[in-house]
Amino acid sequence: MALGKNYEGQNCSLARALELVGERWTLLIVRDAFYGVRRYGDFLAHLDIPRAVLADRLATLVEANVLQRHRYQDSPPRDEYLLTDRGVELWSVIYPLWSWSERHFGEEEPLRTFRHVACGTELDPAGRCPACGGEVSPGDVEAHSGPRLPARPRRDPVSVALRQRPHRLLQPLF
Amino acid sequence: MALGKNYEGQNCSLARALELVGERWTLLIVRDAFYGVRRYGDFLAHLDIPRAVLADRLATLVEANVLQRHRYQDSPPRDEYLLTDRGVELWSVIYPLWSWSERHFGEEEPLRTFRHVACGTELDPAGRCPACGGEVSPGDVEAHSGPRLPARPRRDPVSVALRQRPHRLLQPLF
DNA sequence: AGGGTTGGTTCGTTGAATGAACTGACTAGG
DNA sequence: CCTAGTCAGTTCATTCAACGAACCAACCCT
Repeated sequence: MALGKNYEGQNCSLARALELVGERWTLLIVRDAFYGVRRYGDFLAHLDIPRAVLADRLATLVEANVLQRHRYQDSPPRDEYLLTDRGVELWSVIYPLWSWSERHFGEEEPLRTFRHVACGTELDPAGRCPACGGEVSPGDVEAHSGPRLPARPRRDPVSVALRQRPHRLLQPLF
Repeated sequence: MALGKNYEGQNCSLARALELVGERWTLLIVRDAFYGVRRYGDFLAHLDIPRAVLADRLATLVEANVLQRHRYQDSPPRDEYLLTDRGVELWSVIYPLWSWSERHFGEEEPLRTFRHVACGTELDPAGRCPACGGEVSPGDVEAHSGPRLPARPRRDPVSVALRQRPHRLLQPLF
């Protein structure tokens, strides 16, 4: 399972985008960043991704200014990976893709819902709030677990935290 | 360059979606289907994709009911690949990704614009029409070439046709 | 000094993408 | 009828990325 990088000569912004976020694992890393995952070890445990691939993707995303690396303690030196504005704007891609998959391949009951934090209403397929009638920025979205439970629930700390309580996107998970 | 297929155990619709449309080349094939590309040979010439990979992706997309295979002549037998409703709904993923890339990595002048066919207004980043104020289905979108021209323009028939005149999405290119 | 945690890097193996060659069904032209 | 050409693939050897286990380095705590 590999996803290549170059779609040169396509003269197309979509191809350019896919060279960056179309690589295997990349969009799941960004999804986790929306969930508030920030540390290498947490991405690793939540994604079951090979360590070398994770390091490579994080470096690529930082270089593309989708993530920024931020030193949050000095001793021992520890960095966290945060979404930049450019990264946050990927919500308009990630949510519709999630929603498309949920509509077409999901069970009747979803494993997760995304709700407008101001009113608790589930987002529509375009990511807007049907009650308030407008766009909802990801910072105003809360991820709720259930109603359905996964057949084989994951036991890594990220999955556990997300199952335990609703979580506002972009806020740190721990 | 390879993109793997399985993200098992993720308990996430996004991962499920990426197993299908996250494979290398797949989203570019779907993009071409929106442009009205329908035949194996045209996908091949427009994408510079290895023949075996194209055949594999088309079969996968047909099996997932994103594309449908339609016999359009009997002698010699020829099939075309058309977007299903499920495939058409991917517009809500493809356009925002194109738009994100255009905003963040594009030049001042784009190579292409997408306009609401009813009023000629360029779509906003969410894919809505700022003039009419509502959602625009891909069948009501026209792809316009320019204002900028590509540095090294492609000469395959699909690229030429798309440069020559505005083209309504989902309509056959030839 | 020893053991644990975190965040990587290294490297041999596996598997997918690549691209050139080949195939088979059919048509068109001479 | 024979030959050339088109279209839509399949086959196969090579290349390259993903995988995953092992290793490493910095730092902490006791």
